[in-house]
Amino acid sequence: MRISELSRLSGVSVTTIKYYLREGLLPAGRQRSATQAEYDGHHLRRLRLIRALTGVRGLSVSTTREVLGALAEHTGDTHRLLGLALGSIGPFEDSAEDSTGRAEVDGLVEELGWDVHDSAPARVALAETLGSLRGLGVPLDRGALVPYARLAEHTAVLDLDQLDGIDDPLELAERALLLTVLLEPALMALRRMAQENESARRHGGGRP
Amino acid sequence: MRISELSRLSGVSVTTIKYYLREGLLPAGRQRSATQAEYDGHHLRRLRLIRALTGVRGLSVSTTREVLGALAEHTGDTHRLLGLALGSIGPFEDSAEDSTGRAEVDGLVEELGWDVHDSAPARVALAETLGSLRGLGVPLDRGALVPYARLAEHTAVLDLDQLDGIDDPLELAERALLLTVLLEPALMALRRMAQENESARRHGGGRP
DNA sequence: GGTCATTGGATACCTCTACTGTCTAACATG
DNA sequence: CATGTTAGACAGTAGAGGTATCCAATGACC
Repeated sequence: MRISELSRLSGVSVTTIKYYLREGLLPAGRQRSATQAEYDGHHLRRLRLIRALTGVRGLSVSTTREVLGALAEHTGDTHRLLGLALGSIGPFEDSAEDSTGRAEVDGLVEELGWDVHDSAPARVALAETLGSLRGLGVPLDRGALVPYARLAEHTAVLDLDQLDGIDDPLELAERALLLTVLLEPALMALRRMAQENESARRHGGGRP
Repeated sequence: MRISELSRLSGVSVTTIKYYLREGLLPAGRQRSATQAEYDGHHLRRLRLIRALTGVRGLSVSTTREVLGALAEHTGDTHRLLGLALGSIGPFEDSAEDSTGRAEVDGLVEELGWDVHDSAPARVALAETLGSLRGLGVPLDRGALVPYARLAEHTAVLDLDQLDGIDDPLELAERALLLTVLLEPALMALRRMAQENESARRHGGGRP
C-alpha cells in the first residue's frame, strides 16, 4: 500500500507519518521508485503501536524510539533484555546519583532473592522515587516495601502467563512490550478504584 | 521568610517560584507591604510537593494545579474524594467515548463487588487503556483482569495501612496524595524487576 | 503519448508548555 | 540617605510534536 492508504487505515495524517519516518519511529517502506514506496501490514501495526505508546501511555517520541529499538534488538529474547531497555521510561530527571537510595534498592532486591540485572534501569527509577518520597517526609523502609514487592511478583506471574503459548518471536516481543508498558495505566486505574473501595469499606461509606 | 530564602531552601529559582505563584500552584505569601510577602514552612512543603509531582511523576503544571486543588478541597475526607479528582492524571486523549469498554469496566467492577463511584475517572482511564489494547490485538477479557484486580485490592490495603494513625487531616490528605500518585512509578519499577526475575526463573536464566 | 493527482523528500512554520530574563517602582535595612 | 531586595508585569526562549508548503518525479488513466 502507499502512504495515503496507510494514513487512511491508521487514522494518522500523511504529514505525521512522514514525521515518524524522519524521526526513525517507523521503518521506511520498500522503495519502488523515486516517488513511490510500498508499505504493508507491519507498518500499519507499528503505526498503531506508536500511537498507543505516545497517546495512551504518554511516552515521548524519543522514548518511543528507544523502546521500539529495544523491541527490534531483543526479539526472541524478550523480557529479560526488554526490561533492561525499558527503564528509560518515566521522566526521571538527572539526579545526583542518590547512592543511599541505590544501596537501599540493592538491599531490597537481595532480600527478595530476585534475579535482576545490576544495570536494570528499574533499580535507578525505584531509588529515585523513594528518594523523592523520603525528601517529602514519607520514608518507606524495607519493611513497607517488601509486601509491595511480593504483590509485584504475583503481577509478574500473571504477566508472563499472558505470554504463554505464543511462538512467533516477533509477536512475543511485541506482546511483552504491550503488557509491560501499556498495561501500566490499567493497573494504576485498578489500584485507584481499589483504594476508593477499601477506603469506603474502612470508613463506613456504607452501600445504600 | 522571604522569597529568596524560600528559593534557597527549596532549590527552586525565584523566577520559577513567581511562575508557580502566577499559575496558582503555590498560594501567595502573607503580604507585609507592597514589596514584601512572608512565606513559611507550608510554602516550602508545598513547593517540594510541586517539584515531586512535576519532576518525579511528570505531571503537567495544569494537572498539578488540579491535583493540589483537590487536595485543598477534600482535606479530612481523603481517599474517596481524592480518588475522584485524581483520575485526570494520565494523558488520555479525548476518545470517542468507548462505550463498549466502559460497559466492560462497569461489569468488572460489579463482579468484583467494589464500591466505586460511577463517575470515577479511573473507570474511564481503564476503559481507554483496554480499548487501546484491544485495538492492538491484545483483548483482555474479564477472566484475565480479575486476578489483576485482586492484586490491586491487596495493594490498596497496604496503601491504606500506611495512612493509619495519622490524625492531622491536612497531613493525612497530603500523605494519601503522595502514596497514590508518587508511589506509582515505584510500583511500576518493582513490577519491571519482578518480570525480569520471573522471566529468568521460567526460561532458565540461571544464577551463576 | 498527454494530463493530472499523488508521492517522497526537504524545509519552514506553528502551537503549546515550562520556564527564564528584564524592568520598574516601592520599599527595607544599615 | 545609599544600597539592595522585592513584587508584579510582561516579553522572550528552548524544546517537543507536529503541520504546511513546495518541488520535481512519477504513475495511472485516458
